[in-house]
Amino acid sequence: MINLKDFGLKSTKSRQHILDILEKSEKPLTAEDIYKLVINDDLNLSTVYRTLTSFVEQSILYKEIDKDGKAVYMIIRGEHKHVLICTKCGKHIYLSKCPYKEANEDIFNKTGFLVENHNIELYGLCDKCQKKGILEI
Amino acid sequence: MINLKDFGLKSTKSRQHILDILEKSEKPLTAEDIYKLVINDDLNLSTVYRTLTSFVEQSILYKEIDKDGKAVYMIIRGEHKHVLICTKCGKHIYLSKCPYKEANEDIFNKTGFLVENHNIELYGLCDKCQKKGILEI
DNA sequence: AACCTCGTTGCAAACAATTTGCATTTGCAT
DNA sequence: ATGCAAATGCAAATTGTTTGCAACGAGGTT
Repeated sequence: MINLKDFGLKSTKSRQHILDILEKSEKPLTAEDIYKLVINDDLNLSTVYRTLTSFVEQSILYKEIDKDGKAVYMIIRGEHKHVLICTKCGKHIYLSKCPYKEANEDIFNKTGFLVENHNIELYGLCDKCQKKGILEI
Repeated sequence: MINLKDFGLKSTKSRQHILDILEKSEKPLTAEDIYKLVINDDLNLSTVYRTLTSFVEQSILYKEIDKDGKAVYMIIRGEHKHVLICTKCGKHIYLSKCPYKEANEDIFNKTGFLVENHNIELYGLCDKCQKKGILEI
């Protein structure tokens, strides 16, 4: 179960509904697909797009382009190995690629030590919380 | 040098120009790219799209969708091993995938004979020429 | 609980890439 | 040269997606 607050996003009925649909779907869905699946609480198609965009920004979803040029979205499953955690708002920023790949290769070249596996959590301030800090001065 | 007539397409200045650009380009191009590269004889953007579509239908070009959802086109280089040739209009239909892959595996399983390589030309009637035949009765 | 603020939403309009209808032109087989 | 089907230009339609703006609502503060 994903908690939207962990990602710095307000929890609204629309977002929960969209998230729910994506969690239950085993295949990638288009914005239109999701829009059609949300029947009871009627929400706007642009809301679907905006929600999907922010979910992708928070690495809750993958976005891909299908053969017809349409965007499809799917939940990112499995554990993340590289996480940036904001110490102010608690937002989690998951990295899809290891930012230390080259550094690790460098370590190997210089020391002979081979980094075989790692889990990294970096604590700091996200972009928004950095800005808030400045304004509060 | 590709001869458009071999593909059942009329040879026009616009098409030759577009084909020329694609043959000279080593990277995939969008319709817009091509449109901008054709400066002297000004042709319409919709003509570019229609030309690209028929080139893809005739397997002269590959079409792919890039990360932004835009279509890019590139010349298919290298020899084709599977060709359908219309005995009426001479149109060549190149197949990108071998339609006999499974049949060949079946041959191996049943006879032990391994089909290692093949070039296949199939002669027949293309869809349009089939329709023409019916109308002429 | 009432209030405030900022993020979120609906709506309509804007956009970008691509397609289509139709009248006109052109290639090319006869 | 002539005729017909295919190809083109133009403008308008379509499709998928984004955006501006006013109204709304979640969640922290009093």
